Amino acid sequence: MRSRESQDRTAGKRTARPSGGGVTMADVGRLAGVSQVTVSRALSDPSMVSAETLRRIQEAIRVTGYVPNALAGALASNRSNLISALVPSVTNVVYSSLLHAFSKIMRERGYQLMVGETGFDPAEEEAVIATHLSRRPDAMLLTGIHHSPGSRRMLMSAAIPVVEVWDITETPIDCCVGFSHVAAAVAAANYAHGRGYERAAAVTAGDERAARRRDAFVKQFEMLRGAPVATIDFKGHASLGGGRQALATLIADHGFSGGVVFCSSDQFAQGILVEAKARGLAVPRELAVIGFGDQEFAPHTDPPLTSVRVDRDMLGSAAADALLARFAKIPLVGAVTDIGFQIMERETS
Amino acid sequence: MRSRESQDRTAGKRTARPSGGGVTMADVGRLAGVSQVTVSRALSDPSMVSAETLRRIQEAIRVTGYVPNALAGALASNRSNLISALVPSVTNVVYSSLLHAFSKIMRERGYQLMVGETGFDPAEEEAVIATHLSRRPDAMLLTGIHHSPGSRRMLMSAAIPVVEVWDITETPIDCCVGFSHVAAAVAAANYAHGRGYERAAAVTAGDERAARRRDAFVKQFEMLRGAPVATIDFKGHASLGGGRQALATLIADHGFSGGVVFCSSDQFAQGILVEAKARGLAVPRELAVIGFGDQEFAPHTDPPLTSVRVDRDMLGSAAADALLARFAKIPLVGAVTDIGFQIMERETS
DNA sequence: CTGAAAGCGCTAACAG
DNA sequence: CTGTTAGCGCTTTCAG
Repeated sequence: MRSRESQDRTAGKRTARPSGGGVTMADVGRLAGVSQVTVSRALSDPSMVSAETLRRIQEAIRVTGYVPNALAGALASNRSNLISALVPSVTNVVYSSLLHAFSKIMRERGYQLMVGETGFDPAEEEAVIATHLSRRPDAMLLTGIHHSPGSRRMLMSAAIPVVEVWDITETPIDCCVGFSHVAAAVAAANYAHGRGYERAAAVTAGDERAARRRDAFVKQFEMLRGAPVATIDFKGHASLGGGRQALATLIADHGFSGGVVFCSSDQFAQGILVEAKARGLAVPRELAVIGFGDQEFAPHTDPPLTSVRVDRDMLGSAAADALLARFAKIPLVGAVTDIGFQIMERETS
Repeated sequence: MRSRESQDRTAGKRTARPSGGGVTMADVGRLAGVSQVTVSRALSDPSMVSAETLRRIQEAIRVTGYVPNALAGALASNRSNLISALVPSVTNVVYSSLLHAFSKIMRERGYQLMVGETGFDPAEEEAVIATHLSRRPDAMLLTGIHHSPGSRRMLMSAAIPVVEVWDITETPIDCCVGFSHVAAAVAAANYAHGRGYERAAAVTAGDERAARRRDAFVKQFEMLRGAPVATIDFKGHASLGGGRQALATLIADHGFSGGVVFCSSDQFAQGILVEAKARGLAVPRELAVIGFGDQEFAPHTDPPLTSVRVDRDMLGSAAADALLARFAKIPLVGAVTDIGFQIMERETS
């Protein structure tokens, strides 16, 4: 007895014999008066069967409610049409919007996405990679360029295309698309210096890439101004509340005033704006703010937020293109794609 | 020739023969001096093999870098350990946080999530359901209770547990967990009335459930006050910019002043707060706001936002529990779980 | 506790 | 254009 047959609902809503769940290609073929392979051909390339046969097969599919078994297909063909995508967190719009752009292109090409969350933790990532590889994805998207030796080993021997996003390195596992976080932070520091701010602070979330930006910003600004940069670091993700709290701390504990705050995320920046307004601080005259990510709300805050923009749609589509090129065995011109960044100067700086 | 072998990287970084990608249970067994089935047993239930055999198998797995093929396992056992989850949009934190809570529990139980986006469109949903069902998920999570006849038919014949979330109905496909949107909107209207507001407006995003809340709010408030409720509807998703624009329109075109605005999302509410502050309107004295969703930032806006709270973590875990109960063949007490809602009264109303 | 045999539902060669 | 024959890498069942 097949276990499927015992998954009966308590209510008697279903027919006794599943009318669709257990239908195979052979069943469809029988009804259409052809062999099972012919059905397979009709589905994979209709031009391989005669018009009349095709019609009968389609009718049989309709009648039976046949749904192909992609598991069996993948096992037989050694192609799953599955892409695994690993991000730190799906609740962070910065990552989910990348996923959205990436999956759109992949879906159009017939690939489905399996998404996994790694929580910014290489060990967790390694565990997720292992379970995902067991589904035999045709390719994998990874966030960041830092992965455990175990992860790298598994990926190498899986021998599938891998794209690392959000960062660039000269030594990717396979290929990568992103931008230089150091360059972005240095540009922000140069910009802040150019605007004449003499003091600076950095508010940073618990994210390795954000920390690298903070370090680069601090180093560059201190080099330019000779003045120390105050830093506030959070363990978890960025939030509006965190931004408010950071500004309060900056003022109370660091005696911070009249400078620019470089945030690792627009969420923090927004919080700083709210707190500044609540305290009656004039932005940008008494307090300037630079966000990161240029999220949807950035142009609509009051005043509109200056932010470092990274084109997440482009990031997603470039990652998809890189993988597609691998599939097509197109010798990629370069394994590393730098999509750059842009400082969106608005009115908070 | 296996196609995998031709997926060679351009660079010669890999060994000629994949050291892990092509390793099978039989290979592991050979190295450990046991048969393939014994390896299978060691993996599925270690207590079924002797301690010494287990040790040798684990060593062989380590040496070969063996990664199980879940595709083959699923095909043979008719259990994929895959759960399909369909949401309107992953970039909306309201849905992604539900996914997060849901997947956490499912992962702990050994299930992986396949997520699909339906874009609030039943036809799109039907297409996604079809492709997802081809992967033979063990269960499916659907957003909302409105699905096309074709979707319902496929789901019925797939004969797998299905949980519909974010709404409740007396006639779910299988089971559902959510809350009554009508009840939530009526409660908001009653609350607004109770606070003495004589005028009201509703700002709504392009979401069927949001529209139902708007209708219920309008109906209830008009019944209570006899005054018409102004409505602003957006096609797409909620945003801060949309909220600002909505308030501007409300004031300019509807002569709205001195009332309460019921928003379909906290994003809108936040925008209204920003716009009100920019216009020097006192909140809540001159303008009151009620959000929906009680997102993370709601307690930290200025002033803190009153919002209708729905426990998304509970929603996710209740959905997981419902499915788990189905798997265990536990006759669910009730197929419909109402998790309710709560008006978080803060300072914008 | 271990092994041999028989599939799961499909695709990939080969034949005709 | 269509059919036949072999598997893909596992789990299940039945024997030891």
